[in-house]
Amino acid sequence: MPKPAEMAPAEPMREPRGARRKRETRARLLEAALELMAERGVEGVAINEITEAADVGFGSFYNHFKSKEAIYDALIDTVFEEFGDTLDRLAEGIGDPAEYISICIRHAIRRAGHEPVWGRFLVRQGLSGQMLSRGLGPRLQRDIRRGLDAGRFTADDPVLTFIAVGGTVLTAISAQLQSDNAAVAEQLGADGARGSLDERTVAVVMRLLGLPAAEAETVARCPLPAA
Amino acid sequence: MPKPAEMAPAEPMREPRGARRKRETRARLLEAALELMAERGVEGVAINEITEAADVGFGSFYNHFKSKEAIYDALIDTVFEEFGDTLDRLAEGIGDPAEYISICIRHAIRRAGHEPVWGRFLVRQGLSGQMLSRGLGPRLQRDIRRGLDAGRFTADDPVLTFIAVGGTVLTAISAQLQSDNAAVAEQLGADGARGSLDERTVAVVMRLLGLPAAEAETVARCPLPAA
DNA sequence: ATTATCTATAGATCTATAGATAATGC
DNA sequence: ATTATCTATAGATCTATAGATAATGC
Repeated sequence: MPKPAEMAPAEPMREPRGARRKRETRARLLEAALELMAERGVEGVAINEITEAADVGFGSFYNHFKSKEAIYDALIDTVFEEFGDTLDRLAEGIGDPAEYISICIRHAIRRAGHEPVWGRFLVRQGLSGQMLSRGLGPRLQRDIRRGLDAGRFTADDPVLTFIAVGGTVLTAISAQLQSDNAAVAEQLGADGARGSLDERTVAVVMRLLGLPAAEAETVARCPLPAA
Repeated sequence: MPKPAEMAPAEPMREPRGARRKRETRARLLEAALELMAERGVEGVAINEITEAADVGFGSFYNHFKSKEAIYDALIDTVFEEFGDTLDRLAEGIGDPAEYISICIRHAIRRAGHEPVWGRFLVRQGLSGQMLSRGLGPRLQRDIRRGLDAGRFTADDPVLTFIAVGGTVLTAISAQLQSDNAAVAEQLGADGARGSLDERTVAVVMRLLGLPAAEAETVARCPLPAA
């Protein structure tokens, strides 16, 4: 028989079983919705498809979300909050604003490569026209302003520069997601394969931010902290 | 009584009345679909909404298009073909590749400002991930390569440069379309209103293409042929 | 007893087609 | 007679809810 201390590690039964069950059902619904909505958009997905993919009774959906739009909103919040936290952890100690942005952008592009569902959702949201105000846009804008204030970047039109950087990154991810199309893959691989897509994207971005070509290349290849 | 010559100008009854009637119904369906799909996407629009907006009997839809996707495809073809022709007419005689691209991009941004429905459709299509292969993407890519070949642009990664230019233009249009949002309008207008959005966008694009800052500004403000 | 799930279903919406009506063109 | 339109509708699909079932926690 184990000692009481072993049976109750810290706060043994903090979360009642019912609550955990509910949380897990909710998580399954969110994950299924993420996959379906990333692929087909909010309008193209039916609620019963979500519940079936999540292996959850149809009516249970309404225990957790009021409507299809409600689960989409919840998705936006959780997906971007989680990624923002990841970036904070990865790039916390980086002093150079250019390296900081390089790490954030490259991490996003790589993750989109490994997790196409995530990438598709990011692109769909970012390009839906809310980029300036919601999601990762404000974060990117903040990082660009930091570099401008520090004199590391030069740009006489910060807002347009932000739009250009954001549009470049999202379009690069969008192209990467289409690599299963042979013609797209060939285009991306052409021109002498001058590095991975994330590095090539950051090199162009750094040019936008006013860095000299040689320095842009260096920053695009700075060490990438592991996740 | 008019002379026979006046009654029959060139080829008087070339198109039978029935054919014209059919063509007009088809045009009304296309226009209604453009408006609705630009706003809500293909998935978000029902066929009966299209026929009602076009003031056409529901069943008539199937005289012209097999399905919702079929009318969307027809829309893509007509919309981009028409705009491509417009650009050909406008910029035909321009020798400088930089001026040529400046005119094309500025015209697209201005048109999106005047005709938000058109702009929304352009953005939706361009960002759907087909930009590289369909629509106006190949055209833009051709124009960038021309400038590189002529030595007018410098870029050591033509494909990524194309992605960056395309993404920048589409994102700028997307932002412009959101100007009814006060926060967005304020952001776009901030930083001392250094020109119209189309000029500011081209200035950033020219920087991407490797032009020195002063020359980028000049090209961004080159005379714009009237439509 | 409470809570979360499930099944079943009413009502709304949407698609695609069939058959009737009106206009054209011989 | 032909052609394009319209109206009407069957069948499929989807949403939201109501009531039953199963599991938890006192």
